[in-house]
Amino acid sequence: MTSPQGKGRAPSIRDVARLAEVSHQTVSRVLNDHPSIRPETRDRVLRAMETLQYRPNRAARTLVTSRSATIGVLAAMSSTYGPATSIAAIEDAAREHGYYVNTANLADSSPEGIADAIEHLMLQAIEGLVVIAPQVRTFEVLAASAIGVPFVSLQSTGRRDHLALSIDQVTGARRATQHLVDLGHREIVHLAGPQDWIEAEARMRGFLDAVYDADLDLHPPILGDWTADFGYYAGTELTHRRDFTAVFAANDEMAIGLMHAFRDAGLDVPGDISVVGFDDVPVAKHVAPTLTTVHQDFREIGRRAVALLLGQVRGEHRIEVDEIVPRLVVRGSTGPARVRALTATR
Amino acid sequence: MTSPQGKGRAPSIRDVARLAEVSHQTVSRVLNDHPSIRPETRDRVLRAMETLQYRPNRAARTLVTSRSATIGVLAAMSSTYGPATSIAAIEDAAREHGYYVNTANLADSSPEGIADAIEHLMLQAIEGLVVIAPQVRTFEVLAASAIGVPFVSLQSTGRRDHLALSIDQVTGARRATQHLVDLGHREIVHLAGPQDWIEAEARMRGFLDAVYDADLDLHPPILGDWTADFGYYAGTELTHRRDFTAVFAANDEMAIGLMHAFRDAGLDVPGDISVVGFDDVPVAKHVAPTLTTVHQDFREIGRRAVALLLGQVRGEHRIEVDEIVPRLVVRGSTGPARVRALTATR
DNA sequence: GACGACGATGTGAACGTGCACATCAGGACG
DNA sequence: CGTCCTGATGTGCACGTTCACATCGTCGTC
Repeated sequence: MTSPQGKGRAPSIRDVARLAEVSHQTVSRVLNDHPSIRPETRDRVLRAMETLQYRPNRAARTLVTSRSATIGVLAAMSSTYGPATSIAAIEDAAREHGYYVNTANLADSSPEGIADAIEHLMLQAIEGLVVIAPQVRTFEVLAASAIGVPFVSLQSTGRRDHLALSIDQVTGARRATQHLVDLGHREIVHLAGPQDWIEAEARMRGFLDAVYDADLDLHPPILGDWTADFGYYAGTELTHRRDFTAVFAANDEMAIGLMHAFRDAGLDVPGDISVVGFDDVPVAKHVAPTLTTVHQDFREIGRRAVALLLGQVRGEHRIEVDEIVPRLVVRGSTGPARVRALTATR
Repeated sequence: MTSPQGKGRAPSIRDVARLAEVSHQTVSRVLNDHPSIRPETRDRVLRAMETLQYRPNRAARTLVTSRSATIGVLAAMSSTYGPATSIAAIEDAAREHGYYVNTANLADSSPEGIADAIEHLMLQAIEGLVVIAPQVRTFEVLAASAIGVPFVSLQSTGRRDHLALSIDQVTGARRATQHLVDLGHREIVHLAGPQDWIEAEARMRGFLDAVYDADLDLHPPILGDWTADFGYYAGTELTHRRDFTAVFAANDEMAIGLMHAFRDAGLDVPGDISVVGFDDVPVAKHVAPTLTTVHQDFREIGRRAVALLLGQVRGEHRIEVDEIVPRLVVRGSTGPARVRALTATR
């Protein structure tokens, strides 16, 4: 019903050969752009392909060359803006290079879950792997399972067993914090991501660096889960405390939840409290107040990951890519610190 | 360097057979859970697989069975919350059924772009196709290229050549509009999505139905592009007009942009103007004011799409799934209509 | 106790492609 | 004018798996 010409198998290279009156090998050569083919015969073969609606069989090709033309993506939080954007960019870039992409989502961060996802990808015989939004544990499992293909992390991990894009999240976070310091804030709280995430750790480090440089008192960071709901929860908890004037949230969602909680508590942002986010999601510039945040170009990140990985897969020597430094975007959620801001509002 | 045991090819079914002292066919039977295998020999084979670190070669299997165990996803706007969430759910569900997923993103809506993406997927020999966030044109191209595999649309299209989930977006949009009517609004503007999108059209239809039922004057809808930035732009344009008290936006991003523009113009939401969105993205409940919107369960949608498609692929008779009706979530962005609200604010 | 059925296993071919090698014609070169 | 090289093409095999069929022993049945 659905198949137009449901009789048997799809035309093969041999069917094309018969029609074009050449050998199957000649057809193969046309497919692979072999130099020594007479233009005339090439045309004949191409015409035969056209009339037969021939499509090369990737499985057969993979079987004989043992190259699957597929790269794997191991992603967490893949439905949130950042990862989703990078994944889309990876797929686009891969397709451009004639590659396919296979994504495995990490439901939880248990070693079993990670191992399952990796196993799923390995069964597909991927040639390389991109790891998105990685947790520390991911790389341990990856190292342990000795997958035998090159892999690239979207974040600098400090490990030596794989490539990583140089995205200087530490500097990004440091700049965000420094911005608050420059505005006169001396009591800054960090609403961090989950401890075991590479990115969360890098952003926390940047925060700590800035706090240290400015010689501020250290408030114990709050460990969140990246969600706006958690941001709201953390915000309500924070309103009970009166010892800070600014918050640096590890991502925009949490920052938005935070601001919601402050609003509910009758606190003004940035009048009473300044808030900085991270990522610059598309709505960040439209929420009230508009969110000061650290912009990341997720598409560019995805593109570079593919370039780096395919370079590796094809055995090219490692290209030194220049570092990506996220940039601060100052908007309406940050303002000068007021002394005793919190007490003054009551 | 990267490969742990770089000597030659991976172990095959025959290597396992040799080690287990059985024929390769017996190993194959173990792999495919054939009933007549002595438990004893099965164990022996499994042990051999274990020691050799055997992984079945999917390409070889695909070649002989001509089943790729892969489904394709054709997606637009794949980095926004809704599609991204559905895609992730599709991947999870597919993996559970032992299937792989291959996604092709539509950069633009040109027929060539669509045809390219379909061609890319067909080269991968997909067994079925899920179409996400579809434009009308997509189905025309799909019908024209006679792909020969079943496909499922995530939205009701009214076409008869494929299956579609029954998501009653029309009712969802109608309820959103009716909610405004119930609050006393009689001058309602619809900020629609691009005309050629199935979803945009359904939501507009629901809006028109409600307007017709309530016997309201029809304001010409504004055609947007789903983005928050466009919402902001449309909002600034709208503030010049003084002939409406409520806006129904076709998605949350545009609604958030809208509210930003109204805020900038000194208009209060919902005091002066009520706003309703669609989708219930995670930040919708945290923006200021919290956004009244129509909730969609994107994960469930993805899951059902896979169930429906795999049922079709395996030749089961079509299961009638019950309809998904999105539900209205009333929050802070909607309130009773004030007469001459806009004029009163000045 | 002969015979058929069935359970458990083996044998050979096929799937569609690329690779290594063979073949053949024609031109350059001594 | 024979030799060698090179361009253009053909031949057979291998890749790892499943499928169709064959084989063998055992058990139940009349």
